[in-house]
Amino acid sequence: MTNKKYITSQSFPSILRLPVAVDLVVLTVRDAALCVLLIKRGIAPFKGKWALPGGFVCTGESLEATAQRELTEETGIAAAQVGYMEQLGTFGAPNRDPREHIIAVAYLAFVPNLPEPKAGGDAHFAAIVPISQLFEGAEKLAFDHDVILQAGVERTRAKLEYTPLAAAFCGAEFTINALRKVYEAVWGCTLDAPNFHRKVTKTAGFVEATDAQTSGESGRPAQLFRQGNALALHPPMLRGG
Amino acid sequence: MTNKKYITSQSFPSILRLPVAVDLVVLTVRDAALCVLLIKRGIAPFKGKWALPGGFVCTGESLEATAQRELTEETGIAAAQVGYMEQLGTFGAPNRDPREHIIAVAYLAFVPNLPEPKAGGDAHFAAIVPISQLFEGAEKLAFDHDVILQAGVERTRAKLEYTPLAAAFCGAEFTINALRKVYEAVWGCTLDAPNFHRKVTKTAGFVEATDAQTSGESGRPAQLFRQGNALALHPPMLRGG
DNA sequence: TTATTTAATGTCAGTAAGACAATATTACCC
DNA sequence: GGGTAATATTGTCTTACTGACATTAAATAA
Repeated sequence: MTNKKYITSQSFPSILRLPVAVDLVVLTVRDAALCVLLIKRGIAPFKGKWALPGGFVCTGESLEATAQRELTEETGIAAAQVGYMEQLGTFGAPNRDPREHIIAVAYLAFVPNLPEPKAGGDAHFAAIVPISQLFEGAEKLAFDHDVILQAGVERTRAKLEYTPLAAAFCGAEFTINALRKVYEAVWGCTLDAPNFHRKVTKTAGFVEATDAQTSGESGRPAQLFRQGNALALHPPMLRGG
Repeated sequence: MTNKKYITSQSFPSILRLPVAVDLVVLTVRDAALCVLLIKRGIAPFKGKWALPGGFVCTGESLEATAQRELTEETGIAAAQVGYMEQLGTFGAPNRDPREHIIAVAYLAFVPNLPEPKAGGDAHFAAIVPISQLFEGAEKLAFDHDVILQAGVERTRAKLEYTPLAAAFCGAEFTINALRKVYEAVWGCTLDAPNFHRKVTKTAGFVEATDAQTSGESGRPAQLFRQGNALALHPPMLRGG
């Protein structure tokens, strides 16, 4: 730690310095609907409004570390429960926060269906809300979080086209039908089950079969799969249009 | 400007504040090679090393405004000359700058073939360097700019698959062959000219024909096209594999 | 045993891509 | 002017993949 400095040790005295926040778009699929994890704000500004979980970068902390720390602190989700996380984008309009100019680095996370979230450290509530309910309702999220959420949803829709990441919404092992329901929830359409099965099982690296099956449910047992090792799908999954 | 504040007016006295820089990955195609615009640093740290152009966010300035300002200031490229620009990602490792923790928001720009850049305001030099030369050579760029550049190149390769943005490397009007040479330079492969022609002209919104042709060059004159209005290609352009 | 439910495989036509042949239209050279 | 070279564009054929939909398989429930 030879480079460790106090906050007051600044190499460019004249340069503008800004608070840097990390905000999280945590998505999951519940009851065949794409949902986002939101926090009800306990303090001004936007007190009582729904917002994305997030917090400020601390001294010596990387952006990924901040994202992981805030996820755990604010929503109780451990790192091991996260199916996938990537940086979504950075939002820096000078007036996006009424208090002062704050830079927000947004991260996008996919998690399997979660138990009801518990309230975080502050006295605020967490909830898992269907995306459709937010876009049709007139209620806006705090700050520019509507815009960030919209970007996260669009990124997610695109990611499912050319990566095998839909599996990140399922557990470690899943059926082809569970995977199809993820696609249907995220894309908001229905897909032909036989064609989907053929596509998924014949595309190299999309999924790999385990030697286990489902049991106890009605109907024929289904083969269980886990995510394959491909980074991209060749050819991609198509959603028409 | 009711919210205008002095730099010293801070709503969260205890929150860490960091300098926020915007760095630019400016790509162009020259002599059938994908190239990047670099600046030779005139000051420490990394004095004399090649680096991406960039600079710090100023008071009241959005990230896009910073990107555009730095592009003009450091490389002399006007906004009208830029074919396309988007945010690439944000890099925030605490030790990425030896002086102190600085957040870098990277932007990716595509520009048509440029005249030799002139030196910017500071006494530093700008140059347009083939990507291949950077990746095979042992010389590293300043800071984490190798990583940022790599991310920009990979984003660009992916963008050409599912958007019509290759045209942003050409001028307003271009031939199908000029467009194909962009793909070949970015992807580092050769593409079959007749098949490429069919694909580009039959995919809705990829290009639209003008009523002009080339003339004066050897061989049959080529039809001139401009970029179509599609945001995404359906189906996408494939690069095998 | 039979019906019901869900999973998985098979069929067939239409579409798009890769390989490559053939034709079109210009400039260049004698 | 006629032939040659260069580049652009269109056409052909095979193969791979998708979408629509029929069929079979394997479990539970009545």
